[in-house]
Amino acid sequence: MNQLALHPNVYATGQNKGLVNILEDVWVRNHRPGDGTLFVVSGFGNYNGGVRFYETFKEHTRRGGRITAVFSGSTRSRLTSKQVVHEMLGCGADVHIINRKRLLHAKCYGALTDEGNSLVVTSGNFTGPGMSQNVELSVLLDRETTASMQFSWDGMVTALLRQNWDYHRPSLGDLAAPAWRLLYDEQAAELVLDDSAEVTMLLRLSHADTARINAAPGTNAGKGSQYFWLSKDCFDFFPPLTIRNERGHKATYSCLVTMKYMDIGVEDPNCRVTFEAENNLDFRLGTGPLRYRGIAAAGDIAAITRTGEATYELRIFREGTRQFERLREYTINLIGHQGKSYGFVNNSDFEGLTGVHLQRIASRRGAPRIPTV
DNA sequence: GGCACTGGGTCT
DNA sequence: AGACCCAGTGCC
Repeated sequence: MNQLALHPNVYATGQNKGLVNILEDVWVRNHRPGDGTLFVVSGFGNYNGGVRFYETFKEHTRRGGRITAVFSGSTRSRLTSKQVVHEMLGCGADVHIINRKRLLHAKCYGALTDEGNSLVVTSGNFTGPGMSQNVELSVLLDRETTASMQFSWDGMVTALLRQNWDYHRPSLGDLAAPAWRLLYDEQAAELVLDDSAEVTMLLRLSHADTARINAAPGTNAGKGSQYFWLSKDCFDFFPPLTIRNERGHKATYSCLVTMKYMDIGVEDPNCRVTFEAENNLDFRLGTGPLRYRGIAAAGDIAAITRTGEATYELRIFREGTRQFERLREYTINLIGHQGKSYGFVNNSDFEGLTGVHLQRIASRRGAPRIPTV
């Protein structure tokens, strides 16, 4: 069925409230791994844009399916990252990079199987922001519709690649090839956070988030990892989740950040953010230093402030305090089934609402910014 | 000891 | 089946 969504969570004609959900329709729910070809066309691309689907893609090509991806590249602008292209190639995709003074700015995704062409036309890039917190509009056209309008993926991609443009085909076999110079390193040390990404996540905690925080040492309630469970709509709040698990058989994608626990004066340079790609799709923030501290209970707000590309400050605001009441109205996204909610506020507003003083990272004038498209 | 893993649960 | 919720085990 055709459907349209203005996301995240603004308006939708169908069940799917976001672009990732719509793509799950096309690539997971209504697709058998190995069937036909999956398509990704996007002007911009970064690692977290695809992290939900890398396992899906691998299974698809392992069973004989194909994947065609087309991204924009440039030596001057940060359009598509080396990390996402590397991962897509590892998934078995054919990746085409278009280097053009006026960039390919189209975004569409879909699948071609014996049953027809599914097409998602969207403003959302294949990036964390495009898939998460940017306001984007997406339309899914089903196989009947694409047939009636005589759309075919083969026709469009053939026409796209037939243009007299500067095309490159990066490969894992030659990482020094010119194609890779059209891609940027999203983990480069000199990249600094864009102003618009200097935001604070406000998360109302639930029982599972705080059980270990309130456990008595030595009891069963304190066993296991201390996490905050996050919404998957928050991929763009964290650095690229490029670290793969080493033991275990279920794929996870994680990254390490520096977390400053302002309430207890602890700084953890190895705070792990994990996407459990093959275990319930959990998205978890490891907060081990809070164990046994008793400083947060269900209902309280955890404020997680991004002060740099991989540096955060965490503060707990207890329910009932004046600061809590001011912050609560920002936790507008209702998730889960235990009353959890979350939201974002920009860092200056957060300082005004709470009176806290953030330890800002001095951002160098003219330093290259992390794209937020 | 702590946390990467595991594998369920529950509601929608 | 998705998306948070939950309670550990056992490896490092």
